Amino acid sequence: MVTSDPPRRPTIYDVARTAGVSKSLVSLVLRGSPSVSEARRAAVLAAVEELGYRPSQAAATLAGATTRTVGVVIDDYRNLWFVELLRGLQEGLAPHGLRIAVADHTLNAHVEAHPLDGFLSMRVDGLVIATEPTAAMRVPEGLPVVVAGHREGVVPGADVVATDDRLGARGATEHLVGLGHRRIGHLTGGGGAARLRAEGYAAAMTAAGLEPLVVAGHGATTEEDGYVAAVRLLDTAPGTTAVLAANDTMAMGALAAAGERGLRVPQDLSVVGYDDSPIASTHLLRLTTVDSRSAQIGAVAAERLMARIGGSPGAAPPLLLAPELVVRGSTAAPGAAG
Amino acid sequence: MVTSDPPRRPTIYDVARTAGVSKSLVSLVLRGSPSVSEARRAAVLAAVEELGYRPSQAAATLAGATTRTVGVVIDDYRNLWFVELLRGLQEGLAPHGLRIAVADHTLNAHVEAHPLDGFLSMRVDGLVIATEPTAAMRVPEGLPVVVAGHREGVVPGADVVATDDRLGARGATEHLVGLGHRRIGHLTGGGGAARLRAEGYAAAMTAAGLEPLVVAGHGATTEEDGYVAAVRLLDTAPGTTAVLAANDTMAMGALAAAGERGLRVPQDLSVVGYDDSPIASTHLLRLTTVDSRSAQIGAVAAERLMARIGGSPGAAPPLLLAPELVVRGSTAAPGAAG
DNA sequence: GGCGGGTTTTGGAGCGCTCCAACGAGCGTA
DNA sequence: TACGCTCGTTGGAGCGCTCCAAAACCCGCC
Repeated sequence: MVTSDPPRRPTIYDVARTAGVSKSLVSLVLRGSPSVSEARRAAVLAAVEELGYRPSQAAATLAGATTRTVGVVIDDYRNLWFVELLRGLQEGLAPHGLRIAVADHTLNAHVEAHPLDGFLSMRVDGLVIATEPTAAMRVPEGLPVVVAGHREGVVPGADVVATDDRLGARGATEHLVGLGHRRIGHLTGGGGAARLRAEGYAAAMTAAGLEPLVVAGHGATTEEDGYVAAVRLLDTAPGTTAVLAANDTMAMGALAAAGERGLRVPQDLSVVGYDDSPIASTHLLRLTTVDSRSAQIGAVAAERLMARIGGSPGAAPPLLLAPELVVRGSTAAPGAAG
Repeated sequence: MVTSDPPRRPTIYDVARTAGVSKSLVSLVLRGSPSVSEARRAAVLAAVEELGYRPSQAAATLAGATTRTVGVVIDDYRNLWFVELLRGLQEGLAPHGLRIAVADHTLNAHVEAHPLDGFLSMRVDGLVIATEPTAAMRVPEGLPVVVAGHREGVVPGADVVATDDRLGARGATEHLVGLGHRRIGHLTGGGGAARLRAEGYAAAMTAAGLEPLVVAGHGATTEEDGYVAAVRLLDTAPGTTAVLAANDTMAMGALAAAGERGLRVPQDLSVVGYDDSPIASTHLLRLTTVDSRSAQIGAVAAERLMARIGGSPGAAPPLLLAPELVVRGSTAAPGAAG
């Protein structure tokens, strides 16, 4: 006689019983072992279906050597550059059966000391740090780690895959110089990437015999910072005909500042962003920008991760991809006809 | 004699040994039990620090009844409305010691059948579905589930927390009518939310004795769709003085289309978005929009989740929050002086 | 019909933790 | 001095799985 049964979740034993096989065989089927007869496999799958069985990730992790998961630490969900990174990563990792877990730095800050802690507790097989690494990031040796998109702030033993920000900013600046601009300002923000971009800008300016002019907003790299920095630049250096922003979001702010002052883009003011984030290609911005090749960084990061997980002992030398200028509608020769 | 030791991760036993206590006591300390003497607590914490011990989430999950984690399923990382939702959720959940795991629908689609599967395998304590629910979403009964931001597509037994899209669109339309606009177009897209917004728009138009005019882009709700729809609208109905878009992203496209046609916003064309996403408040857009109160949806979702986790048997009735119009710079009376 | 070799299937031993019942120590009270 | 309580602490059992060595099975061939 069956009384009200407690709604316990089915385990691998339940599946084994209803399929008439051993729990080990069920495990084999679930993990796609080739050495299982077709008949048994079908029986197990049917039992799984019938019971609505879901394997317990926790038990699998505890018993097995690996979690088949890599953790990705990002800065802030609003910084869209990570989306392409994730895509590249995902495409490189999925064929190997690895999944991705994403943790946001700012959001999780309240719960745990660091999203890293969460991932380490989770026993991820690898880690991608898509944040500016800080000194506090001590990870156990032997854990494959790739720092993606940032060159600065060393995580010991980690691979580094990034684009050459200095080169990218230099190229963008040269693009403006090539168009005939002489008074080119740069809107900078906080962080190592912004600093490298500022250096690239300064180098290109100096090489062209021009005077660099770097302005910051409130110290970050938001749209507001871009706006404030652009306002300062346009007010203090009215002859400016072109602006290079530290990223696309700041460029958006610069566009707003230009619009307010009645400056048409690109006729009166050329604006260049950085990152080629999704907003850059909108009809509204048509932003000339620098493709930081996030998807490819993700792909290479995936490769590095796989190599390390596969047993490769140490980190490969840092890889700096060459960024690529994407010319859209926000740049033109100075004084170009409307 | 110690030979090269295998770099095994320290376990709770290692901590217990170096602290000179039992593993149970270590567990107690780790979980913040009040009934532990200060001396032992300090000793354990010191041992944890010394060994660099990280508790195994897997073991804790397997042994304990709960994971202290709720899963959030989102659509696409590019849809920024979820950021505020996450924040509200996080603030409501963190005090209870619950953490959040986020999975993206489109990204994970390659690895597993559905991010839900991942969460179910993970044995989350609750689930927030911030996606349009589909019929395929069958979750085990007893698992607290909240559908956030969408009213349509039922998940059996789930709580529903959303804003009233119909009401919001209606209010936005009335705002435009109140400003004196008569020819107001609506840019719609795919999905239930868009349909409800279109209904609200149509209702307001009809109530005001005006003729609704609904245009779609390519069927989705991207910037491109907004652009295409706006182009169609402006070309087929040249007298249009105001546009309500199904969301902020589409509004961005509309802004671009207006700009291309030499229409100034808001003097020649008023544009209203929907969602009050981060882009709406930028200097560049200054978009009048409808605050869909994502953070509060998150907060309420957190409450519902806590109630269900706390043992409340069934779902509460669906809650429809009243959205709020956020008036910024993209709307004005028709023909207003520049 | 029995044997060797390969393939398929199985039970047992843990993984690292939480939960629980029980234990010891200290202390107030009879 | 003995007793009962409480507080702090402990060992054992078990969560659901994977891994491993060994058992069972199958086949062809002598």
